[in-house]
Amino acid sequence: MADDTAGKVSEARRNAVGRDGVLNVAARLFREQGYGSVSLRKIAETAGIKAGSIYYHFGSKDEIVAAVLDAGIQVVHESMRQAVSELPEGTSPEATLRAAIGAHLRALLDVSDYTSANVRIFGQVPQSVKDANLPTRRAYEAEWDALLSRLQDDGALKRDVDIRRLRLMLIGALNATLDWFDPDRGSVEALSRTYADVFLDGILERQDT
Amino acid sequence: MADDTAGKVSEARRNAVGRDGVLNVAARLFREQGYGSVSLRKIAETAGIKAGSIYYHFGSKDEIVAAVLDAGIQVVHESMRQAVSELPEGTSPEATLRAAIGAHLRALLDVSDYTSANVRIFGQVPQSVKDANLPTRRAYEAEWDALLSRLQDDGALKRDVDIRRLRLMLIGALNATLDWFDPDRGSVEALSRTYADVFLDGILERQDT
DNA sequence: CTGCCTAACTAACACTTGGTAGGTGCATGG
DNA sequence: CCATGCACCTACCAAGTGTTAGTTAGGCAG
Repeated sequence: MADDTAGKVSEARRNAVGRDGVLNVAARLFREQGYGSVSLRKIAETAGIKAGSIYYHFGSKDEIVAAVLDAGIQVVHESMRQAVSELPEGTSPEATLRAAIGAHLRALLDVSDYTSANVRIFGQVPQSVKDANLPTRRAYEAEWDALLSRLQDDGALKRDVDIRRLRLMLIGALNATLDWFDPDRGSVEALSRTYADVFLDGILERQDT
Repeated sequence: MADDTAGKVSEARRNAVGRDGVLNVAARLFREQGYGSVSLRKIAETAGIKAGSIYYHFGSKDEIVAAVLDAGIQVVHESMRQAVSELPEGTSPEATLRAAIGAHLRALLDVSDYTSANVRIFGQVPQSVKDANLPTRRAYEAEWDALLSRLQDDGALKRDVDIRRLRLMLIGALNATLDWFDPDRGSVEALSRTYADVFLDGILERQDT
């Protein structure tokens, strides 16, 4: 954006794998094989680099996995927040929840190796790495809790459901799709609709007058 | 049961760790740390044995993890089948589904390290091991599909829901509890009821006459 | 007592792991 | 044209990996 002497940023620099290149590969491999089964050499080789070179960009394996974990949450969080904030004023509570569910599933299944890697490997990572990821995680959870509370206050959700538990159920159920979702068997949109259908008719207050 | 010369089966034999001892430890460690992060030496040490000794009972690491995986499914399968078959005749479809959900959650969260290990590590294990576990897995899935189909034929479930997808959603949602369920914050029974409540009111045909 | 059994043991193998130290090519700013 | 520094390289280390081979201690049937 700043230097456009000839539109070329130098071939060597362009071919560089770089920090982001390593991170992208790491996220994909972690998602596919789990934390403990992915070595730095595997990451390096896949990225087209030698193992030692990784230490130019990162101080340790833990630093890599921590970066992947954080990015994963940030991507869904941003996706979900944006989807909800983009809705026209006066959107129904039901449609709002549908939008949030759709955004979460899209980030998980369509968009981001980081988000899917996070879901897959969080449970396998050393405690210190988990702790480092917690604040980011809590922020996303808080976003959901705020949304659900708002819907509950509006009278759209049953008053006796516990928000925290509902959020855990909902996000857990959505994340579980990662284990079996196959884009060849149906779109994310359709899946998203099905999930919303099932959850809403169990969550929404019955209007049986 | 057969030899009771003095009620003692010989101290040496009683102190033996044995195949089951190794398997129990392996299941627990796999569940806690994932497949790739658990070495045979870690298993051996935890079991109170030396690494090489494991090869008296198992031919390879893959053989161990395959045994854990199979046992994991067999435990839930048996738990679920029994719970359903024990119901008195004429039990309502709703109560039947509640019983199946309860049995699955109990096996996963209360009873078995094997079942929880299966859920946690299946995605991280080499393809050949996955393949070996598939038949056992499919049998359990078929049990669920049969149950759900029966309920649908009875008119208890909406006719437009796809059984396969419903099963994937349901089991996925239940398995996800493994990541956050804390027995100090609520019983498995209560959790089971909540899940059934949410799912049923979205699944059961509306009786709004 | 003999001979076989089980369930371990020790020691080593070839290889992989995360991590470190120092060197190289090359585009760029001065 | 030269010094700077980025992005990578080679070469190595100690520790840990799955796995194998040979050995041993104790129990049990004949």
